Formats: sequence, structure tokens, C-alpha cells
Amino acid sequence: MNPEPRSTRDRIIDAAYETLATEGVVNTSARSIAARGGFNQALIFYHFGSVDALLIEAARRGSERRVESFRAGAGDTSGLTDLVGLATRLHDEDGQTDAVRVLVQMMAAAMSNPEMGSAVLDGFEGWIGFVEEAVASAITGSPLEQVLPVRQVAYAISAMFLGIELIDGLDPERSESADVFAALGDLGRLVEALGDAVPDRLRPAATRYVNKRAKDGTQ
Amino acid sequence: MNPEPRSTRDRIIDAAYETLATEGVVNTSARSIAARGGFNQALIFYHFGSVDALLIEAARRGSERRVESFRAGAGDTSGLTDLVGLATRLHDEDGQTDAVRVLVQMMAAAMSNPEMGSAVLDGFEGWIGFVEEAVASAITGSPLEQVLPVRQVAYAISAMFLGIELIDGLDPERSESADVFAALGDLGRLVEALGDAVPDRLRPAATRYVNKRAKDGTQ
DNA sequence: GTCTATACTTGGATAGAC
DNA sequence: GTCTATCCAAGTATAGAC
Repeated sequence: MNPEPRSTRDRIIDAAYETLATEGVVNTSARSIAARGGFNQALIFYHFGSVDALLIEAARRGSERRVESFRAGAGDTSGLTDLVGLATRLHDEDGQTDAVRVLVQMMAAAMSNPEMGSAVLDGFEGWIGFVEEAVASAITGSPLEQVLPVRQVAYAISAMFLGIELIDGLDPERSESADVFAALGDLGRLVEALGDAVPDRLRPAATRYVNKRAKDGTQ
Repeated sequence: MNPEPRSTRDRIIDAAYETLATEGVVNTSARSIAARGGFNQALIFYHFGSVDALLIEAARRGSERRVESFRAGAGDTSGLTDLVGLATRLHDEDGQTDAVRVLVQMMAAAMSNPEMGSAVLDGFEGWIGFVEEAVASAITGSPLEQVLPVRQVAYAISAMFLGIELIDGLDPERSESADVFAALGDLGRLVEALGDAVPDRLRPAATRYVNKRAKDGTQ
């Protein structure tokens, strides 16, 4: 139970992760990582072969952590409000912001490195899956259940979350994300309230109506 | 009218822009930019003083172009469907994808460079403003007009757009963005259809109802 | 497995000729 | 304003001692 002395390999991965979070990809190098972790630069090549390979490992590690703590923080996500609330909390927790920052940095770097891109996408899949579940459980029993393409909506929500972090990191002084999350919370509550306003015995009719509208609209 | 021979300054900015788009920030250097533009590397320092300063210029140029072509492509955006349609078209046009890619790359780089962050954010303001207008005109006359925080919604939509591009760039083989835009289009049409279903003479009542719900929810 | 030393490459930046 | 040459710092990577 005492702090298991982490292996060097692990310490290197952690240092890479921290460097990405605090200095960004552009300032992440074998030397800056080693300096931060307090170990020798050559170890990176001994253990991982190249800096890129290390970054891919760090991305993998990050994905795992992220999804773990999502699920830990999620608990009882069962509505839009809960979902937005969770997103807001995640955005506010320091460790979580780091996780998203690292992900964003990796994604930007991966746009010019196919192998890395594929790895990052794999890790991101867990995140989308998590949001899919949350969305699905948020709409069970509502007329939306029949028409909402859960996967695509989860994808869009995840993208929004990433984008907010991307913009938010530009200038801490001018951060608007708190207002945005607050507004999303209001909207979520509003939609839920409107949904609740549909009496139970009218739901089948509402569903038919929504379906028809969806069909007409898609043509 | 004949192709005004672009100044060297302009050619350098263009080359920087192209390098960002095709190679990403991590591979953007004075030398790679000069190679692409076919001019001497030293010119960058003569005209801009440093690579970062050049990138900031390129970002500014990019913002202008982006908003220009948004407005050009927008024309008659007056509903959710139009808005999503515009986004879809922008996402499909080659030149536009480049513009968004460049922006995303700059944002990622700017996370570790305050001066750059501020410049990129300034440029992004034009984009958000554009989406604000589109959202505002999309909801005029509907009960939503009273309760929707236009700025925050526009911010969220813009963030989503950026995020989609970010994910989409990871692995062209596994791109899902087309499905996502299609789904968003369906949803937009659905919401519009539902909105239209509220008879005109009931709108004041609907507005009061929505307002009350919004108020209750916010508490 | 880890450290030192070192080779090699690339990048930022400047001086000076043209 | 542009090109050549060059300096120096930083980066990746390897060899070899410990």
C-alpha cells in the first residue's frame, strides 16, 4: 500500500504527460521531458526508441485515466442536466483540464503523423463511448429516443467539449467557457422541463409526430 | 486586373499558411516555409523578425479570409437548416478545411504562447460574431428568441465545429464527420418543423411557458 | 538500467556581399 | 530587398563506460 516505487518507464510517461500539459507539443522534446522528470534524456530512447513513440504511450495512458475518472465522476448520469453538470465539473477540475489539454495537443500533433493519429483516435473512442451511454440514458423514455442518432450526437458533444478547451486555452484572461457551460446547463434544464411537460399517455402520439417530422425533414 | 505580382511579404505569409495546413505546426519552421515558398529563409527574419511573428501574421490573414468566405457562402442563412447546411458546405470545401486546419494548428501552438493566443482569439472573434448573427436570425420569431443566450450558443457551435475538424484530421480513413453533419442537419430540420407546428396565435403563450421553464430551471 | 559523452541534424537568427 | 555564409542553440539518437 505504500507508494509503489514507480518504474522508470512510468516516470517517463508521466513526465511526458506533464510536459505536454504545461508546455504544449511545440515545446515538448526529449530534453524538456527529461528535465521535468529529473532523469536522463537518453533513457527515453532506451525505453521507447523515439520521442514520438513515447508521446503515443503517454496518449494511451491519458485516455485510460480520462475514461476512468469520467466513469468515477459520472455515477448517476441520467438526464441532460446531469450530463452538462458532469461536463462542467470535468472542465473545472484541474486534473481533468490537464487531461483534455493533453488530448488536444496530441490531436494537433497527430494531424501530421498518421500513426499517432490512429493511436489517439483509438483512445478517444472510449470517451465517445462514455458520452454515448450518457446521451442514451438521458433520453430513455422520451420521444427523442426513437429519432436521436446517439452516436453522432455523442460525437458532436465530444467535439464541442474539445473545441471549448481549445479556445479556452488561448487567453486565460478572456475565458468565456464558464458562461458557456452555464448556458448549456440552462438549456438542458429547459429541454428536460419541456420533455416532462408531455403527459405520459400522449407520448406514443408525440413519438409518432416526431418521427413523421423527422422523416419529412430528411427527404 | 492582371495578377498583381504579390509582394514578397505576401508570398511569405501564403507559404507559412500552406505549410501550417499541410505539415502542421510541429513541422513548420523557417526552413520548411522557405522551401515551400521557394524563397530564402533569411527573408522571413528580414520581413517579420521571427517565425512566431510570421505565424501570427498568417493567422490574421487566415481569419480575414475565413470570415470573408463565410459571409460569401452564407447569403441567406435564416434558419437552423441553413446554418447546418452552411457548416456542412464549409466542411466539404477544400479551401475551407484548410482554413480550419490552420486555425486549429495555431490554437494548439498558441496554448504555449500568450501573445499568439491573444492574436488568434482576436481573429476568432469574427467567426463567432458570424455564427451569432446566423443563430439570431435562425430563431427570430420563435419562442426561443426570448431565452436563448445567443453569444454562448454561437460559442458552443463554433467550438463544436473546431472539435469536429480536430478529430477528423486524425485519420482520414475513419472520418465520421459526414455522418455527424448529416445527423445535425436532420435535427435542425426536426427542430424547425416542431417550431413551425406552434400556431402563430399560441406563440405568446408558448413564450411565457418557455420563459417560466427557463426561470424555474435556472434556480 | 542508467549516465556521460558525443555525433549528427535541424532550426533560429545575424552579418555582410550584392 | 535578396542571397550566401555562418554561428549557435536545441533536438534526436547512439556508443560505451559504469
